[in-house]
Amino acid sequence: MGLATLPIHAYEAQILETVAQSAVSVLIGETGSGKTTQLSQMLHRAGYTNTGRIGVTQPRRVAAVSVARRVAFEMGVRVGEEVGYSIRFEDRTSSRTVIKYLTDGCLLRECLFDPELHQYSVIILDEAHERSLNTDILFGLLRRLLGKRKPELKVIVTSATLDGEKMSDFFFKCPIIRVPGKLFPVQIFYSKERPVSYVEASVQTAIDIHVREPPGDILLFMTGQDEIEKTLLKLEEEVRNLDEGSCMDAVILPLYGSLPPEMQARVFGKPPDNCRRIIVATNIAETSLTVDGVVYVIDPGLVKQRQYNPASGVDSLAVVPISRVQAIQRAGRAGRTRPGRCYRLYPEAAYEHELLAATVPEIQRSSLAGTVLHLKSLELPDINILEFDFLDPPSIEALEDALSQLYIVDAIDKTGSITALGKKMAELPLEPALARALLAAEELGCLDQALTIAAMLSCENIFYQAPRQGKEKKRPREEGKLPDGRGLGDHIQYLQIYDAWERHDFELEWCKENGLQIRSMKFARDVRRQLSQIMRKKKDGDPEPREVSRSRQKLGNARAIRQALCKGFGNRIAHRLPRHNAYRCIGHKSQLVQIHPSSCPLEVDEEGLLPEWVLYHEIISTTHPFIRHVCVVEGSWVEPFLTKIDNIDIQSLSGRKAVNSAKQCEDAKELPGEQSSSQQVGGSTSGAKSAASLSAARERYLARKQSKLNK
DNA sequence: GAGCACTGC
Repeated sequence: MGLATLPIHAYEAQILETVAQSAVSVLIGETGSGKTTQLSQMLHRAGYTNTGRIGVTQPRRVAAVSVARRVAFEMGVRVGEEVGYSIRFEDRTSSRTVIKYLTDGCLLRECLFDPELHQYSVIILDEAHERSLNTDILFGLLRRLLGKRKPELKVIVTSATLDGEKMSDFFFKCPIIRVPGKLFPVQIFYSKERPVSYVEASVQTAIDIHVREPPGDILLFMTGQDEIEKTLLKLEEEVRNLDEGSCMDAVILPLYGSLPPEMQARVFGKPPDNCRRIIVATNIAETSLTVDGVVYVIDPGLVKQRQYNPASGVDSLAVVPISRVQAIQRAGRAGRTRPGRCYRLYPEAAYEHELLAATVPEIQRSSLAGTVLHLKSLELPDINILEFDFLDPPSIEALEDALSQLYIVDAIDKTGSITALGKKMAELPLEPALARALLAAEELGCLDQALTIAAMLSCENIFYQAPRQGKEKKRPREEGKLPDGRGLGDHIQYLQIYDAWERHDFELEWCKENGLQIRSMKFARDVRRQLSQIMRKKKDGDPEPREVSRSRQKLGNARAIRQALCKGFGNRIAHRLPRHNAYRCIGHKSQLVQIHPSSCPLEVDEEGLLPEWVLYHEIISTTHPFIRHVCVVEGSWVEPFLTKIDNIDIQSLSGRKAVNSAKQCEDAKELPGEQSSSQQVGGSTSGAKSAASLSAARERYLARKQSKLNK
């Protein structure tokens, strides 16, 4: 294990000198430079751990764990002693720990309880070029900390790409250190034009390589599970049609996030001799997972990407062109072990002129309700959320949308200040709507059930999506075995499923038999345990890691829990069209939607019509706009929100009416029906005045709906 | 007869 062979060692003196002289430094180190494992050790040797810890953030849990293990090994210590890591559900650090690897989300959470990050003398934001939402927030927080409060703190930002200028400019034009990487050259080939079908073109390219080129595995990027399965079938057919003995054997392997771990593992095992592997993967192979042995990369230049539209509240999941940074990253996957080749299925001109230089950072593609609540809960003086220092600022619309969301769930008051409820919500590792529902459930006496639902909604893909068989359109599905949600929707079904699993002693085999993703169910259990502990600690300050007891009450029509959910999702309500099984959303710009096909069956009346009112977890636009994860609610529960939504004053929420805000506060106190942090959960709004305004709001809503229907 | 990239607290 030649440590001396890492490129970064030649730069040790330069790095230490720069760090000594500047509070912030940007280190650009391409793949294989050794920055992730060596930088922390260099600073430790130079004495930076005498005054505090060195914290190194990673965007992914596995990276934090594996890098900590590696560094502990190199330093000859055990993990959890001088070198440790901290990720959600697992803190492997001790009082002796001086080098701590942690996920960026974990550091952000530490900020909640210690905004000045007292334990650290150095913070290294690693892989900052990935621009994860959490890293971007940390950028802004650390910039404040350095500028105003903690000049002795050293911050180092590392990036694998050459956009270091931008980061340096952001951090007061700090010095940039460049360290070369250790990748082998990758020859790039472009197509003359974009193919009509990139699946077809990819298959042809893979077969060409397989027949003509020397040994080496092929990595092919596709956009999703369906597409991967289609590609696998075509590749298998083409390989079968090759003349026997004309070339070596081929094994074709899929790789995507929801693939069960034992299937993913096939990609990391040793391939049979004299056999070429063709790996068809999503973006997961771009950064998260590294496949050894890849020499050829086929890049159709596309990715499936989520984007949130703050004007409509709709998330879209669309296939879009990758950025040049992504194209370079994908090509680099061919040069890890020896010189490689990358086949881009688009023209060079498209690469130069059509692709964005860098991927739109996550912070500009996400709902910011959780982020804004987090920042508000830090209660930094002189902070105005609309003027927070972002490396790439989100749009005003996105920030205003976040403020509106927070106001509707009572996390901030009408002047934009965080409420007592909002502070409690910020401490829960949940999106604000779910945090609000959990707190409402506590008041309504159904916390136990809400914990389960929140935990189940925290993981994607509860159900295992088996690959389609042959040309079958429909996926094989376990029918009739699982509870059905009693016609009340997905939330209730999740609750029933989790309870059933618990009754089967959390057996993993039971999950398998019922077509549930073991990974997701385990995750839900961990989340539930964590949420339960936080709620208990809040209630009686009991830090013991005990779970809230599981009461065995009858579920019935689950009225209380559905009401509690409604408290968090009051602006994610859909109303059924008259005599049609389609819905119109209220809250955001009203929008026609259908219930997502993955939803469990809802109760229908004698005419086959679905329930009039449902709440939904999200609107996701794929082929159509769908509402996903729905729960039957009652019109009377929804009414208070209609008023509140109607009365939103965004100028006031965003603090732009600061001059008048004192007067408005007084007004607010006089209105009995006005929602504020002091309003009781589950309590009814009282007073003739508010009742009148409620029905007025409902009329306005109905009128609006009518006028839209008439168009 | 539909449909869901990848992370993280």
